[in-house]
Formats: sequence, structure tokens, C-alpha cells
Amino acid sequence: MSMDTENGTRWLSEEEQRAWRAHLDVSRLLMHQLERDLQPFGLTNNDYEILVNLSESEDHRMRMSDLATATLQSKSRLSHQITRMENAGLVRRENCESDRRGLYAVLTEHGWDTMRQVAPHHVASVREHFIDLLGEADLKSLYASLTPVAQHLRSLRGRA
Amino acid sequence: MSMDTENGTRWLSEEEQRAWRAHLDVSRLLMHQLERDLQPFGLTNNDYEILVNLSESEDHRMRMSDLATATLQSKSRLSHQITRMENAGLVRRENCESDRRGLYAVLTEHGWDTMRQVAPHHVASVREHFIDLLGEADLKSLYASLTPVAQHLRSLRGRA
DNA sequence: CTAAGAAAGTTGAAAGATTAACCACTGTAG
DNA sequence: CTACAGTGGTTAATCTTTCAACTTTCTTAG
Repeated sequence: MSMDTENGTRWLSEEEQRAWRAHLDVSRLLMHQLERDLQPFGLTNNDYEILVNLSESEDHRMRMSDLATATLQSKSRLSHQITRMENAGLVRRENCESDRRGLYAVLTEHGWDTMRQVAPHHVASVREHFIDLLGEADLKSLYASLTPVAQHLRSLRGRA
Repeated sequence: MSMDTENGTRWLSEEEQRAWRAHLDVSRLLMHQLERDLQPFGLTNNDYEILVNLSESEDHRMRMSDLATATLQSKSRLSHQITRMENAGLVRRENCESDRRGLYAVLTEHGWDTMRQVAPHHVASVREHFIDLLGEADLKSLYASLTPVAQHLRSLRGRA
């Protein structure tokens, strides 16, 4: 196809640049904005994501590892994160009978209440800053385009 | 349109969820992967972005403020960032004649060399993990969809 | 049954990010 | 020309993330 310069590097075309930049900018600006919208509730984006995952799980609990995988965090980071949330009374740790190395992170009453209170605001925020700015066609094609990328990237993580 | 539950919250439809999740996942996985690909060169994503901005600027220099804006960082964060890069010999600070409060961040020789060495690899990385996984139509529609979102978000930053 | 290796999770130190307070200078309203 | 609000940038304290080392338990090859 295109082989632009002396050293064989295929630089990005105008069009490619634009798409790339757009994705990059949205991705950062959006995270930033969502974080800001959660701030009044004393939660960070990370806190919220943990709460979502636990809320949607059987018995409001998840194994640390699974939670780490689901939220794309390292074990270490998750461990610290859960410690903070434990101190904030949002979750607690419980050990696992079937595997004595393992631990569950469990939503507390307060965690669940918090979730129920905050979720509507968060959804509103996601709508206002993202979803509602896109048409149905946009959403469909976004999903169709990005899914293979996500798959590719997931297949890569955890290599050397 | 849709008004799903008792309390009036417009939850996300299946389709909306999927698109949202896809964007979220790609955005995080991708950053992570790019970071990893830069690692062998001793650069972080942030370092690289600064280098790009300076490289593309008149005289390989930019005012701290402008650089902060361009890279969507806070002044404080940028200040720390530049200090680190200064210690690594990639940039240097120079004061500004016309406004004695101001400083320029200037690319050093070593910074420029680094940039020229690394850029091809970075582009390859962006292609491998993003651009080349999308068709031309995908790119076009991605750009078209995301640009208004980016504008919306940019208009919001720097409020209260 | 046991030893070696893998898996689950934690920990502490070092690096990076955020917050708020700060200093120096500029521009402008009176 | 002066006082005062705003700009440009840094700094110190604090919080979060990363990295590497470590403990405990589980699995499996022999």
C-alpha cells in the first residue's frame, strides 16, 4: 500500500492521524470528566468500577484475581485499592473456603447503598458526555469497529 | 424516548452498554500496550507525547502553559514531568524574554535524536494495535463520531 | 508421598499524580 | 503611578500506582 519515507516507516495518513487523535483525546477527556462527576460522592473511577463489578456478581462478592482481571488491574494495585475501600467501609475481605490462598472482596451494606445512590448519576454522566452525543448508527459502528481491537489487545496482555 | 425504571433513570440499553464498554476497554488496553512498547526505549507515554509536541513546534520549544494545555495535563503535573525529562537530558528549560514569568521547554539534541529513533517504532505500534485493525470506513466514522464528543468535553474543561 | 513449580494474594519502597499553597511578574482600573 | 486581580509556574504534602520480593497454599510429576 503506502511506504512513505526512506527508512520504510509507514507513517499515518491524515485520515489515520485524525481518527487516532480523536480516540486518544476522547479517551482522556472522558475519563477525566467522569472522575470529576463522581467526585462529589467521594468516589474515584476505580472505586466505582469495583462497586459495579461486585454489585453485578452473585452474592455481591468476587475473588480478588477475578476482580483484578475484570478491571484490568494488577494484583498488587487491586490489593491496595481494596484496602482503601475497606477503610472507607465500602467492601470487606472474606476468605474462601474452597481455596485457602484465596480471598473474596465483598460489598458491604454501605457499599451497596452507595452504589444504588451513585449509579443513576453516573449513568447520566456517561450519557451526557458520550452516549447521547452519538447516534444509533455511531454506536453500532463504534462497537463493531472496536470489538476486534479489544480482542486483539486482550489476547496480548499477560505475555512476556 | 426510553424511561426505564421507577426513579426515572435512563439506564443504558444493551447496545449502548456494548459500545460504551468497547470504548472503555480499548482505551485502557491500548494505552497499556503502547506504554509497554515504549518501555524498551526508556520512555513513558507521557514522555513521548511531550517529545512529539516539542518536535512539531517552531524551534523545538513550547511555553509550559501551552504544553500543559496541548497534553491535557495540569501545570503541576507538567512541571514535575519536565523536571524528570530534564534530568534524563531530553529537554531543558529556558526563560522567556518577552514575559519574565514564563519558561520554555526546549528539546535537547538528545531529545531530538531519541524522538527520531523512537517515532517509527511507536507508529508501528499504533498501527499494529489500532489503525491497521480498522478499515477505512471504520476510521472515517470513528473520526466523525468522536469529534463532537471531544469538542463537547473540551468545552467543559476548566469550569468550576 | 514428596518435592518442585505455579497460583493467590500481600507488602514496602520507589516513582508518579494530585492538591493546595505559594512566589514572581503582568496588565489594568482608577 | 499604584494597587490589585490575574497569569505562569513551582513546591511540599499527600495519595496512588508500579515493581520486585515474599508467604502461603495448591497441583502435579515422579
